[in-house]
Amino acid sequence: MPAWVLHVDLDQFIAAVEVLRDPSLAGKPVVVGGRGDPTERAVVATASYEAREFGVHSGLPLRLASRRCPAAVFLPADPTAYDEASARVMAVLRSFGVPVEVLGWDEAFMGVSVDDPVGFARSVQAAVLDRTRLACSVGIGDNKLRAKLATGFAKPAGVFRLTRENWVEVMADRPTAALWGIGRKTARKLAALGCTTVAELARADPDVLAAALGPRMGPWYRELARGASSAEVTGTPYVAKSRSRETTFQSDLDDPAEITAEVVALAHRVAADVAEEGRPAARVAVKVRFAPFFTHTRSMTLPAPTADAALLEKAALAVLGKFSLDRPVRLLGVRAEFGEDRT
DNA sequence: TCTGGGGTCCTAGGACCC
DNA sequence: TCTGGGGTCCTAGGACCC
Repeated sequence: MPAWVLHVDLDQFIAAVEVLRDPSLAGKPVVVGGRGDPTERAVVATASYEAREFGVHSGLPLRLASRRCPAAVFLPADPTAYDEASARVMAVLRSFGVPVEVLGWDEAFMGVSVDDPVGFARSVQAAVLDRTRLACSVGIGDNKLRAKLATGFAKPAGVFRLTRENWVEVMADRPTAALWGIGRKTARKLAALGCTTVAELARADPDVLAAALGPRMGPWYRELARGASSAEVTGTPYVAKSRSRETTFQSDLDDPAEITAEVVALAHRVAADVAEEGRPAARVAVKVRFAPFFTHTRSMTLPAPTADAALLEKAALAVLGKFSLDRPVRLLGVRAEFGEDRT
């Protein structure tokens, strides 16, 4: 039986979870993000399809969202609720007895060997809808990249198959940024090299790409344009490589004492996350975003890996000391990185 | 931009060592 | 000093993704 990669993606996941909790929201423009206050510094986490009609999308500042869609219902993000809903969905996927690789709250790959992948996809959709009341779309591919991109054509609540056979027909004339792994910046650099479409990138000289975009990334982009990627879906549990906490302040901080206090608080939240992981941190990094929007990071390798909150706090403050805090601070962050796992 | 929060991977330069 | 060639680690930044 042929091997397939399925990419399962919940439709407007966060908004859908909110509608489940409050059915009166159904059919309305719903915007979830920040603390639900559109006058605050925050961005949209998810907009319902009704809100998207007004040009509201993920990443848009809430202020702009409320200007584009004043009638929208603004809700605070509730990560605990989304964690729980996500866990229920992933449990349904795992109940099919195939490898499930989770990509985030609302996405997962499934590795299946079946003769009828569309039929399998429909049964996954039916099971998810039946047991969670959430709708999903399913992309079917002969590798992860094609499965992932197929989902975009399957939405909402549909199934789409993208394989070696129809890759050129479906993708050739699309912009390079349609590929998973090419964003705005890279698309601009590629355009400067004469590659605007997927087909043009597929034909590009790998040495030219390597020189302009890096020895690994350059040739890899060309492979993406050809639809190449891994087909291996791993069911092994996710192991975090780092844990971080960051805060954007509603008004910028000037007072060094206040900045220090915030870093201490962040370090303790990170220390709690590290303790939960049950592995010591090997590095500590501090992120400072100065007004209006300059971001800098400083870091240090710890003398010895540790999960001790007092030592992580001390390290975070030492790293903070590497900055010259001569401008207002918009954001502070603390990150702990785990070392190589030798277990 | 009025631009969140939590992650991953790659790149490049310098330090350091043999 | 007219300053090799490599491997590896550390650090900072960039880009991307959800």
